[in-house]
Amino acid sequence: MPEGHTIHRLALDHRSRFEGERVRVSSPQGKFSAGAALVDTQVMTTAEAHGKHLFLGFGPPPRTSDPVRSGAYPDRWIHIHLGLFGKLDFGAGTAQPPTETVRLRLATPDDWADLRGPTTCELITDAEKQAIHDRLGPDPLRPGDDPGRAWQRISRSRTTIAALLLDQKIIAGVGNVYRAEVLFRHSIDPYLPGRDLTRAQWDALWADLVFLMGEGVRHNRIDTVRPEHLPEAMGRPPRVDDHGGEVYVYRRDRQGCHICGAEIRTAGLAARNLFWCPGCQPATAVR
DNA sequence: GCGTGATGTTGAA
DNA sequence: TCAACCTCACGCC
Repeated sequence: MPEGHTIHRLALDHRSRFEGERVRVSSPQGKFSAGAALVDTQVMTTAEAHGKHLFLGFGPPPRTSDPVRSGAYPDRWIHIHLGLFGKLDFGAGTAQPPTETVRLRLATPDDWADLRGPTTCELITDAEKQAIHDRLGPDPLRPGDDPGRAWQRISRSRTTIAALLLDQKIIAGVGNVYRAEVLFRHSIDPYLPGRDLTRAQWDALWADLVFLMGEGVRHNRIDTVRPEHLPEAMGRPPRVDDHGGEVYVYRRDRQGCHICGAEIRTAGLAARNLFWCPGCQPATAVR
């Protein structure tokens, strides 16, 4: 599930359910009991995402009598990273009975959220949170983040653009689906070294990621196919599988390209499966 | 019931 | 480059 769009959506969902609310925090599974106890019954003041990292801010309830505190500054954060198979489930009303895999449960009288299978669920300070921001690259979903920072590193790198797009120090939030799809949409050979990409290509990739990932947050799903290539527009059968949206190349190896008909290819790259169309993304780099 | 793989990251070799 | 970690859904007995 989780690329950056999922995490930003989760931040929104946490804010709409818990922001400003006094929250019961527990760890039915037990692995986060100590941390949960330290923020239990405090107010969740905000929730924020950077790349694939989710931060839930807790602090004392806002006191209008105190102008500094009235903004309800969080002083403790729950830092969550879903990894490959972490999941968050929300519900209204009384929470389901705890299951032994629920690492973290947030609950108010009206709402609950259950976290399972994260690689990270820890209590951190403001300074520790800042250190995480500092080691992440710009995020297409954080307004104001500067694509030029990523370009600085990409334009000097011999590493392939496909590998660079997954490097969270360079750009935060892109995962295996978006990297394959955005390279396809711009007809870029995934094996092209970063330093052979043009600035215009990078600016176009970034702008497209801002758009695609924004749509991802809105629909809570990855859709990357342009309107003219949708199943209805082309009279082809819709995609049927577990991860939902319409895509051009991701996990479509050995099937025909929607645009040129060539067989989609796959290969391992940096321990992940890469997908591309040899027709639309002809090799410009030496393999 | 068992084996597999998945939209991720880290740290050791 | 590889193993380890976290969980669940699916295909195939």
